[in-house]
Amino acid sequence: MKNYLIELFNTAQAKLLYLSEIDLTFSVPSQSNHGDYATNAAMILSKKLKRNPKEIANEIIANLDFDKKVIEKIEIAGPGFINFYFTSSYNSQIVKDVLHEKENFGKSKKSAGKKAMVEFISANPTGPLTVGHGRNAVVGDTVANMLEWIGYSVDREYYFNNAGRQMRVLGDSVRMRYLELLGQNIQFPDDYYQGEYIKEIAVKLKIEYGDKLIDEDAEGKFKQAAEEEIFADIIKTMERIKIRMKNFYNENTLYEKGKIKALLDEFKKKNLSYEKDEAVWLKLTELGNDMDKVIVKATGEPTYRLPDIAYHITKYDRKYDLMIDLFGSDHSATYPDVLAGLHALGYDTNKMKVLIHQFVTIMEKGEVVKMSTRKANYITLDELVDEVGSDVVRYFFNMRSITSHLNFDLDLAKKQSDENPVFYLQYAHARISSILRMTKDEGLNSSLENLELLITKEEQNLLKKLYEFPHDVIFSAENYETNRITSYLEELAALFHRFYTECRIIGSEKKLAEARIALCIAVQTVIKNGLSILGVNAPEKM
RNA sequence: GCGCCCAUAGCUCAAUUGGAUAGAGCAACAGCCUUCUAAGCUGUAGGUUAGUGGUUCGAGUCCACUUGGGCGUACCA
Repeated sequence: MKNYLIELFNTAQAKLLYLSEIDLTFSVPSQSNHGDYATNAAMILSKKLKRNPKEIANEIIANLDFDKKVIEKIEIAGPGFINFYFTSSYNSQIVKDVLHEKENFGKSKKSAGKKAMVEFISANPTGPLTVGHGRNAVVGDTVANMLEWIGYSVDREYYFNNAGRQMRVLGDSVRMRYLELLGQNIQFPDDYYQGEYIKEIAVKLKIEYGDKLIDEDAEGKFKQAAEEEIFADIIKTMERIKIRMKNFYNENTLYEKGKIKALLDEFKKKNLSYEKDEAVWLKLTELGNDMDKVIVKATGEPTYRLPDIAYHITKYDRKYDLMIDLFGSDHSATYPDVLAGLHALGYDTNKMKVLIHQFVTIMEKGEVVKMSTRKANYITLDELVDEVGSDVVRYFFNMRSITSHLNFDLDLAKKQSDENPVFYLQYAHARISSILRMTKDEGLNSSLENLELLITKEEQNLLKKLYEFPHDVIFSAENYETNRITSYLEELAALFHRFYTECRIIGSEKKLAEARIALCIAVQTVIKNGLSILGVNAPEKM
């Protein structure tokens, strides 16, 4: 439908040159009596041309060479909207496209040939993934999926650091728990990692080595074991929610390959850094930011900014057309420095897109649980998956805009799980499977021969919704908005359930019944495709 | 103090990026199963879009200020 309008207007541009001067948009009006699609082109042009919008609208319509079999009528309404009404027989043809393209319906080649990288999670191996990481993980993976759907070749990458103070403390935390197990009286510091998992790692070490590690350094076996155990757990958790990285990038590599030193020299050479109080500062003020920041401490150790910039340079070296960073709002202060640094070195920062998601607040028994990895006061992503399952977790994190806080009421999520919208969608999918089983027993088959018989309001609404899917996927992907997909699917499922209530298959005249079966398959296909973008299962039975 | 994000129905959130009469789901109330899955459908009720001004054909959306919240504001990441 939309594609037809776009072509129609492209043709008309030859006669009405002003049409090429504006961004044409076609939208589905919120009210059905305003047509199937509408455009505000005449109103936008009215400002430019200083003419009456209705007059312009009339002129546009007069120059649209449309097929009566496709468009039933065109009206001018309100302040100058042009409303298009499509014929029901044209609408029904979408079923052919869906059944023909199957699992590919909704994919496009819009960004074919382009390479994208989505960097997400990127948690250092100091503890299990929490619910907060869960939002990052799910949204990052889904954004990657959406980009693949519009043609990008996408690499998922996890950036981590297993050096530095954090990891030393982690190793020492394990060491102390180990010594405790050997019967020593230990004062475990408050600012050490308090979690149970530390004790578990210590237990494993004791089983394996007995008391042989009693004089071992914190940064030796203890740190190494902790990192390995924790990373293995993180990967296991990721797999439970269907996330697989292409690459894990260790910050250490940057040092080993001399990239940190090279970058430092580059900044110095370009006169972008200076020394003060025995530290090296980046001239961020000159680059438009609020204040200069330290990139190498007086101790000689770089701050995170330097490796972060060096890391992003490796992304540019790897020739990505689009680089996405996703992190929580607690890291929102870091990226302007990184972008400014890259920009100053001549990198095209338009190729980078930084997505910031707001916090996940966990409510339990009506109270907010304050989360801290250090204090082990958190709910792990694993526990969440145990409670509600991967599908609910993925759907829940995808269903809200990343700009809004996500209020996760654990008690509600547990007991309410069969009222969750994800079940509404899965139910629609399973219901169609059931219909297909039943109708097959009745000797009815899907047929594309008489689709024009699909004329009831319920059928037509469903058909029009199917047309929107590919456009919604593009829109969602280009705006990195996973919640558009969930709303689309909820609307589609609602239209299907209404159709189900009003339109019977078994008992209808054969031609109509078989056209309806085709429609059901089309709806089921789109639900399945949409759920697969979200990483949610589409069950045959429930 | 300064910067970023946010404030929409009792609760959790949408609103095609400036469009026509602001929509869903929970929760509440009233209905619908001898017929393809009632995890469903139909209806009722619920709003000064935090507030005040401004920009224009048109504002929940953009701008300014005010109020209230979250996150930052390190020689931690």
